[in-house]
Amino acid sequence: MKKLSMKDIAEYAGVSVATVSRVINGNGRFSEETRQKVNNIIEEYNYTPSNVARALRTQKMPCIAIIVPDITNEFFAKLVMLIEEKLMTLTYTTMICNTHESAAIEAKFIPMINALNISGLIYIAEGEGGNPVVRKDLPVVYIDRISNDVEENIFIASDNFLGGYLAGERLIKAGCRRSLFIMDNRNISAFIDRQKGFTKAHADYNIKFSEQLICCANGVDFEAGKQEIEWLINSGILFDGIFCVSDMLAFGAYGELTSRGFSVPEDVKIIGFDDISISQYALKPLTTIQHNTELIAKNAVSTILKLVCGETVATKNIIIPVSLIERSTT
Amino acid sequence: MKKLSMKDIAEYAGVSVATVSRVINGNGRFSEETRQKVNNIIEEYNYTPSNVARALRTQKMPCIAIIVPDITNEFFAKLVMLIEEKLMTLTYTTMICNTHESAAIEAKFIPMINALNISGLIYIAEGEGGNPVVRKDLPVVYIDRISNDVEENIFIASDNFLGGYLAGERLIKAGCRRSLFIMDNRNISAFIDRQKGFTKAHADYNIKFSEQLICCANGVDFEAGKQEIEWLINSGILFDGIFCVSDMLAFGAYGELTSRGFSVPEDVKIIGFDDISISQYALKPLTTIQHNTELIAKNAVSTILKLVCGETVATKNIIIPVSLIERSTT
DNA sequence: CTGAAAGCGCTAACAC
DNA sequence: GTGTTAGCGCTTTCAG
Repeated sequence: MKKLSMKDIAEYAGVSVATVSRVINGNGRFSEETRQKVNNIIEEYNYTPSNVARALRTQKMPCIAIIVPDITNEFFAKLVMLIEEKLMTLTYTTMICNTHESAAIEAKFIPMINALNISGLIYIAEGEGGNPVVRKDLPVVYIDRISNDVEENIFIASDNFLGGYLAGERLIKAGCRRSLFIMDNRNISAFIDRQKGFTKAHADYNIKFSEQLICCANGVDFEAGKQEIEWLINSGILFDGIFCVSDMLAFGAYGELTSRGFSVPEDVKIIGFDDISISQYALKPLTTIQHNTELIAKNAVSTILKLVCGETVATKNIIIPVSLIERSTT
Repeated sequence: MKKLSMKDIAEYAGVSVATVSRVINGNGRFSEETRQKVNNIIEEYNYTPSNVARALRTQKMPCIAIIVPDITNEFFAKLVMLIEEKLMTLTYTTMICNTHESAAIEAKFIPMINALNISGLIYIAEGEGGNPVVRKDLPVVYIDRISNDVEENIFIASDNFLGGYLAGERLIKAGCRRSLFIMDNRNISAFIDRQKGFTKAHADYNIKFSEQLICCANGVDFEAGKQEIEWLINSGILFDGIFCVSDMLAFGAYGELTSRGFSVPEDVKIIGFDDISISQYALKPLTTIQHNTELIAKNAVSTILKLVCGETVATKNIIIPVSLIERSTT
């Protein structure tokens, strides 16, 4: 059963390929009668026009690539899923490029994206060292993170400053006077904004928040959180609150703390970031900052599509509100 | 900066497009001198041949689609990531199709796969109601789950029977005499095999394992585990061991159990399945069955590639061993 | 060993 | 309102 081409459809319908093309794409003129006839044949033979041929002709593949550092991270997984869903309803396919947080792998995707004539790129970048060069004419929307050397780019992200502020405020209101801010040693824009918000909250409430309360863990996963707390306690630092840039980091901190006999939230209060599903389900449900993933995805899709169609977008920066989810660790 | 075509390269190198094509694909004959000349130009201009044009000509896109029920599930995410990685080193792109566990969405992907002239499909199917019809000539490899109505298909999965057996054996040796098997109400082949293994272990050790110990929760997530245990306890069933078909299910069961005053593993022992990362990191690390995800991915990729190249594969069924990871819940 | 040329399936002028 | 036709960038006979 060979796949039919437009030529076959044209023949069966007794019209020319051009007419079939017009009917399918709904441009040009044709009579209602022709439309019916062609559509019937298309339906009868279950014909799908070849996107490959179409892409060759128009120099545009109906496909958006999305570069993501780690699909295993639930926040990214959800984001990607939502984006893909939306694109699908618009008959775009999505090519998910998982960089494994490696710039080398990231670089490998670029020629692939070029070779495929992909229409657009949604980019969740690493903070480090700028992003690889892509074709100048390829529409790109940055999500969640951006490298600081680019000002001209389109960027959509959660309101990380607000997230930091909310966390700081909550901790302060709960009585914390010496709260740690734990991130990692990458220069990720999102983390820096959270820190600024956190600091601002302390300033607004007249609570001292010194440099030494800002900690760089060796990553943002469970292990990193554990180790960091171990190190901090050993080095004798005192604290009664912790704000982590990821939920897993917070869980690691919590684990180490409890195993050393501290109670949460009595002795120290903890707030995470992302609101991944275990945060809700853990034995000790975690207070955290929740992204509006749906809104981020929605904006990412509508923006990239505008760019693909050659429209200009008015606002280069879209900031999506976040919310504090209060649970048992504060 | 327009993208160059092979014609441009040919012109710069002072040869014909045919020759450039031959050099790039390494077939046909050409002199060493020509090869050098062409390759130099290609390098100089950083040229990448268009996969779209190539696909149109050869009727084969260097792209494998992978249908997955839920990318948010860590086990699937890892599997997909590994598969994508491997395919990339072989210059295949991967199109990830997330069905959201919905047959309707699954069906939508098929025309897309057709329209794109995708070379092959890796399929993590839903158990229910068979799988949608794809082009008869499209190579397909089923992973992890398969619908029971198909015997002829290529199938790669963990040794679920063994997993069930190991779990049963461990529980029995730990002293459990009335262990629950908790799955959900879908007819997923993987779950059924686990049940068979679990049953066999009981038979081998002469422990009675009756039908009523087989429970169908309302899903395989945390919430489902919680509810199921609630329901079971309310209905007065006695048990001292639990084997769940997913780790999240096990965590749900554990949560409900402890909140009702039971101790784990003293009063009841629990084993999960999948070994997702929180199983290791939870306050109460979970005993579970670990897939060899790497091996599954490796086999999936090598098999689909063989099929794509028109080779026949000898063994239609590849079963990958699993192992019991003993932690704190047994 | 290399070039000329046909054509993959489609779109978009351009004719009528 | 519809048909004819020229490519999009590549692979692959077929000549030479």
